[in-house]
Amino acid sequence: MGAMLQKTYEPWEVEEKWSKWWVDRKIFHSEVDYAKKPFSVVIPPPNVTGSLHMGHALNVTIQDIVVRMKKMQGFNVMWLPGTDHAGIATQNVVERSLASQGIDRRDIGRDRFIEEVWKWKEQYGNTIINQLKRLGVSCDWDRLRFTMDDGLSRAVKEVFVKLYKEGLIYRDKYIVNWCPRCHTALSDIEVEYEEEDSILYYVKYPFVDGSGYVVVATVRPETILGDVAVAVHPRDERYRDLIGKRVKVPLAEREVEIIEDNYVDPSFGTGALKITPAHDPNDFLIAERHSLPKISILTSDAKMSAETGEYAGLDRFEARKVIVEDLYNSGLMEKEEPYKHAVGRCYRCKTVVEPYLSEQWFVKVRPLADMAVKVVKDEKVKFYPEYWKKIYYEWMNNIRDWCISRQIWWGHRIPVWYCENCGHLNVSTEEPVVCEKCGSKNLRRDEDVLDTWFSSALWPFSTLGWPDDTDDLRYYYPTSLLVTGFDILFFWVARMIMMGTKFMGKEPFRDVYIHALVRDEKGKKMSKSYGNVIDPLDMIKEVGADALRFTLAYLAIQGRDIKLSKDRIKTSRNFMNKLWNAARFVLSQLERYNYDEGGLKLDIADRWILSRLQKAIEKETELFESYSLGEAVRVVYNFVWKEYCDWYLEIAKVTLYNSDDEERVNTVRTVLREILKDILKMLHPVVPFVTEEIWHHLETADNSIVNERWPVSDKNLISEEVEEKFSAFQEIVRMVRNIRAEMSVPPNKDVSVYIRTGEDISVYLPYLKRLAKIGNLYWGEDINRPPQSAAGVTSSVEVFVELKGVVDFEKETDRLKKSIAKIEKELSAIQGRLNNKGFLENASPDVIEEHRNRFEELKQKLNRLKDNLDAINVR
RNA sequence: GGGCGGAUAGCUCAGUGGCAGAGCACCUGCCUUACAAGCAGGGGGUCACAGGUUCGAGUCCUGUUUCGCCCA
Repeated sequence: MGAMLQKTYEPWEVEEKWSKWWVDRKIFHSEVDYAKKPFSVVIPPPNVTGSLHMGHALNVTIQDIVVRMKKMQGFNVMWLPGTDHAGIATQNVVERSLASQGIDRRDIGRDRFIEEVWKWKEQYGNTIINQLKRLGVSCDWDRLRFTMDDGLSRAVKEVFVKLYKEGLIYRDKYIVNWCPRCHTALSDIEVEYEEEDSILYYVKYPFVDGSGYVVVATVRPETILGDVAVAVHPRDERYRDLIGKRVKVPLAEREVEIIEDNYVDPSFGTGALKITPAHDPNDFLIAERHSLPKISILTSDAKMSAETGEYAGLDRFEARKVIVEDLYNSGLMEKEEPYKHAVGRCYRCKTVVEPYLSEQWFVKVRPLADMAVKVVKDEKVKFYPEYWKKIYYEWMNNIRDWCISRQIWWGHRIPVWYCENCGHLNVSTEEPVVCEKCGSKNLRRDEDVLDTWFSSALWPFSTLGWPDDTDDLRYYYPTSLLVTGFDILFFWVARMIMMGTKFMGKEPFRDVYIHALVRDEKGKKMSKSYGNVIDPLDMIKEVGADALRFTLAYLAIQGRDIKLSKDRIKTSRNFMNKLWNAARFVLSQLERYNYDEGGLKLDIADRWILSRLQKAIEKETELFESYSLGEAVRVVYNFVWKEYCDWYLEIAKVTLYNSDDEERVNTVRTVLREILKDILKMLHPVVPFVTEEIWHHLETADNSIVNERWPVSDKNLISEEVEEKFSAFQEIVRMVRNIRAEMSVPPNKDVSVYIRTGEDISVYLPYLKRLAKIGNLYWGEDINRPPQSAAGVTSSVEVFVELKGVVDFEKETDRLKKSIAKIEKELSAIQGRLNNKGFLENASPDVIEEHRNRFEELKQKLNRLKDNLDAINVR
């Protein structure tokens, strides 16, 4: 039995202890065991540069709840942790750290730089892992993986080579999203668009023949220098005659043609569109259709290129100003007007992204996407909530080829060697000695690395040993569940489904639980660069990891947004304290505990709480299994606080403090203890620390609650009859309390109460006395109403509270009238339904029966109240 | 422009056709030996609006308003 517990629960004293205890004992380690059913989960690997934010906290809390419950249910649970090498982000971090020492990565060269990154990873890469441990997550830490591990790198090469050999990877000069700061291509989904205030410039393009001009609207006048045509819609009446005419590109020594193309939106601007193929993806496609040249006017730094003559070297935004001025000066600017448009920014550094023409590697996604759609259509993969399926299809059906090359150093280098002699591409998992085509030794490896998501797409099987055929793969794959935020549904989930289906022949996971994003009060995603982050570690310091986890679980019901409020977290902390104190009470009672196996003598209250417990267990399990975590948590919260604490504990005191019946006393102690144990188990997946702590006070053996069995609802202990009787009792208690409060009876004063009832209520008389603070209690069928009293009716009894000398008849009249009005309102609604022929014909018999019962009940209540009101008025 | 989601108590939100809920906040009274991070009692609602389906709609359908998200 544990030592004395403190009055207030102090999480910091126990959380670190258990966190370390679990890890040291390898309590979450899993080994292949074909005799047991596996339940496997891979963690969405956080960036190795990262530190824990609310999004992670929510994500891993959800996983941990499910994983811990499954473990208690007897599954062989394996939760694989790890981190992601996060190419661009990590390179940025290390570059900055080198810069602070005055070192530029180009000075030290690629190999030295990579060494520096590894050094950095060794030093700081475990930050987030340690933070996860602090949160209490039950990962199998022996299986920690990193996307740049040797094994995972081998998987990446294998996949690249296979896809290339199948023609699903190709190299092409194409317009891509270019981040001029990170100096690399980005895939479409790595660009974040936001509406920004801008200016729409109306620029005159003079006809070469001097017969006037055509006006073109643009938000990017600096790209005029790269114009190769002006396009209009073929059915646009205003311009039909101009098609084929030649115009002079403003500020450039170039003449271009006016062409027609269906893409042009006649309602935008003037309906005439400048075509700049090297700097706009749509213009690029138009140029392809019309065989137009593509002129790059920007360098990779987003400075004006040599093509731009006098503007060369200017930054793109600087150039815009100068060019606008020059257009005014040369009379070619007609007007400007304010305009809102979507500006794309790099998701890593928020720099404005530039559509940029360059040589890149692509995955031909269509065939993979078709497979990935099929496994979802066939319900091999299920989304929770289900509506994400629609959004998934929508995206998969409009998917474009995936640009996988990145012009950075940190990452999986593309396994392609160019033969400098014959130009052949040697694509191989091992470095070739000679060109496989011409035998030359003059080989040059591709400089680019792969998109980080390329390696994380393989995560569910590369971490289990693929491409080798391992026991782990056979046993744990497909994994059981993936939990992730919807923001990376496309970055990651869709690509894992593609790659898993392609290379394993099976979907990578069965269930996908997609949770909300934790946002700030303005609905913005929490992110460091916005500075709107609420640090979960601060929260843990303030209220403990359990309270934070409880809050997140409680909120996990919501759709897409979670707005985190301090109030909610406080509520959770209070609940932890409530649980702690309930346990404190129970433990204090167990000190004199003399438990005799056979001698249980259950009374109505014991039977009631046992019945309620079974229902709570059943409900919670059901809700957890359908991933309705928030609702599940609410069920337990209400059971613990509103039923176990508010009612059962108070009732238990009557026996524990006053009874001489040793059998009864021991029965109550047993019930208190057994229910507390089940409560701890039911709460353990959500709040592992406090439950583990209390568990060790309850149990003498040094067993972790982690390894306990999940409670199973015992139908034999459920009794509707007991519950009904008990709720009648509760109603009487509430009635008396209500009268006491409204008639201003001092709380410490015993009152005399008369109960008129035909039923035998002796079983709970002692409880009634204590809970309603009753001195003398008289009951029976022929009880007379004492002259100086307040009356109340429940569905089964009439209650009179004697108020000698203090009864305020005016107050009492008001009170009764209020009750009468309330009941009359409800009664008329029910009567209306019962008088309705349609209702009687169509409603289910159960519902009609219910209404009839309710009607009778209310009618009786009403009559009694009216009688009591009359009794007052007569005097 | 297309798609999706939300609108319920002062606030944050639950509620899949049958008696409108929780937490916080508010009002009243209590330091009653598990817990003032608590206990007891109470007030507070045209479930955004308009139609429709139904015996019956917060819940299903249509439209409107409005907020948010995703995609172009």
